[in-house]
Amino acid sequence: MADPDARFEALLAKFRERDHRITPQRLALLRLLAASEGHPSASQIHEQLHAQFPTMSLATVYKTLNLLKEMGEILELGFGDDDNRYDANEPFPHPHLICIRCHKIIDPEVPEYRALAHEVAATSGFRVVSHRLDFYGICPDCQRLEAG
Amino acid sequence: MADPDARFEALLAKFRERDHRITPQRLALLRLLAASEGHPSASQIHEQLHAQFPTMSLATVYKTLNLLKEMGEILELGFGDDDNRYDANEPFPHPHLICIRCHKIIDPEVPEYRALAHEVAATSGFRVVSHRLDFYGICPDCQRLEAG
DNA sequence: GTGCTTGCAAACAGTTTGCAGATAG
DNA sequence: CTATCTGCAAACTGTTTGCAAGCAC
Repeated sequence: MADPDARFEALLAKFRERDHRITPQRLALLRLLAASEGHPSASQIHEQLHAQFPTMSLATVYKTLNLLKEMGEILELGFGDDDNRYDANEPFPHPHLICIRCHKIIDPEVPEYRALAHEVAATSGFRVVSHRLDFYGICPDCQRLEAG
Repeated sequence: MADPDARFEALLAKFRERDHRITPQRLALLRLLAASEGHPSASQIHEQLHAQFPTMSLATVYKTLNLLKEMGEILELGFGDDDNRYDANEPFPHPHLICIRCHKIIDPEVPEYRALAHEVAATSGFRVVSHRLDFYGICPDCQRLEAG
């Protein structure tokens, strides 16, 4: 995706814009999110930040993530069983491909998926405002391990 | 969907087949699931059964639902925030249309959705085994209430 | 200085589990 | 009779909240 530094600056600008205070904890969290390629969970984020800030609490991670969610700057992926995952690089609904073995999440290219939402709206009378398109399977790496 | 009685008999047959005991509580639960048009939650199921069985506990509802899930006879829809919903009529992944106002869930006709899974599998190298296609919006009834 | 933010601990909600007594087969 | 099932209550997990102390501005 785009330049991590640019994304970090954009997130920071949004914080200032809305008069949210810039604390060292928040700076570190924004930097981490902007740089992350994957879809980290709250506790994974907490774990990493705890290395830099030994007093960093999970509650602060959640509070900041919720702030970002309200601001529309991150996408929260909730799962029934597993913990939530966060995507700060594409904070709008898009398809996901989830490995049921290693829990890796990737963003596949599915150009036609937008057409589906339109069709569903047209035939059902719903005003569709969001969606969730998740495909579950076994990623190439885990297939290799199984075969080996 | 199909005949509720037929579905009830089919579920019952599966129970016998696997040597699971047929208790009055389970009978009532199977009957309710087979007859339900919607996507009830565990506590909605419990509420209804409690009328017939004043001692019926939520734990028993969950235990029986989990049994059915293992047997592949119901589809469990987990949501991060709201409670799980269960569908015993189409126990395989299929698209859902969820009203964010009244929490109604319906099964839209989306004939092309299967093609998506194939394409995702082909371009990503994943072996896709399941999926979750949910569209969130406002149902015609709730749109009418808003407009009124 | 003001009041937002932090971090701890307790609360929360839905689901699961342990166990003693009840019951289907 | 015996193993499974029930129902209560307690445990569990991820997330949220209340509050006193700390810090950004």
